[in-house]
Amino acid sequence: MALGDLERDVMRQLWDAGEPLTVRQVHERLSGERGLAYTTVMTVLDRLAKKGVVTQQKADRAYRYAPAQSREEMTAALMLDALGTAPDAAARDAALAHFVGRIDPSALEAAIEAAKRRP
Amino acid sequence: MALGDLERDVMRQLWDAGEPLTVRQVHERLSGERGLAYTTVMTVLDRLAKKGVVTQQKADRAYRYAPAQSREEMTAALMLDALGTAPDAAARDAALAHFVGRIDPSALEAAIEAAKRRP
DNA sequence: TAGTATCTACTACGAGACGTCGTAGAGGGG
DNA sequence: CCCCTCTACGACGTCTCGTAGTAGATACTA
Repeated sequence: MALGDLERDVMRQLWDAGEPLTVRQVHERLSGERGLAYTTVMTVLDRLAKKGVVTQQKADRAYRYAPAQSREEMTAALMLDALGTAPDAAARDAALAHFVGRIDPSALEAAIEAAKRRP
Repeated sequence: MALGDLERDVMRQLWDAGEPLTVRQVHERLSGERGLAYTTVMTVLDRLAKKGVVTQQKADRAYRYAPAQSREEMTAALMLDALGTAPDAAARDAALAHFVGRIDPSALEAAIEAAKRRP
């Protein structure tokens, strides 16, 4: 599920916050960077919830929104989606080879180590 | 540059053909799977050319269309785009770790070997 | 209790991408 | 001279996304 620019900004606030946020809180944090109407932020959060990208829990009067997945999970899922556009296993293998050839080898090494430690 | 469904089908024909194709040839190959107007295929090829995803060379009367990149290159670029949506290096590292944890380890090994042989 | 602030729900609108196609016009072949 | 084939260009409906307003419910407050 690809996100738009504003949707990504909103998700960034939720991920950085580390706890569920209300519309108002997201709106305040975004107001530093861009001037948006309160309802704009609400609409975006609502759409993200309908997409299943965030969850909403009613707390007191206002909803609190939290990411449904961690940033790493979502980014990794996007990468898998991209890989999945290849039509068959052979094409995916070839694409994967190209991909690993294009990223920093030490970053890849570190990622493999991290993945091994954390399975 | 993400592609739509029809755009992807058209690209598949071009990649599978291995040589530049005319609109008519792409149209014929797609007609087996889906009934499309000739001009629909033409429009799609034109849009792909405007995006820079395919190149057009005038040969004789008709244009011949060829992919600007190999399928592996394009898929790998999409994956890099997805990785690039992470806001900083730390997030990218974490996402990469998640990604490598989610793909078949032997496929990853093979990809690393292939990338090493073909730098 | 009446007014004000806060929240959600619903609707809207413009831009851009995409699938889909039609028509107009140019140029070669019979 | 007519027809076939190609390209150029425009068009339309749908969907997504950024952006926001209004209406209605609920709660706080003077």
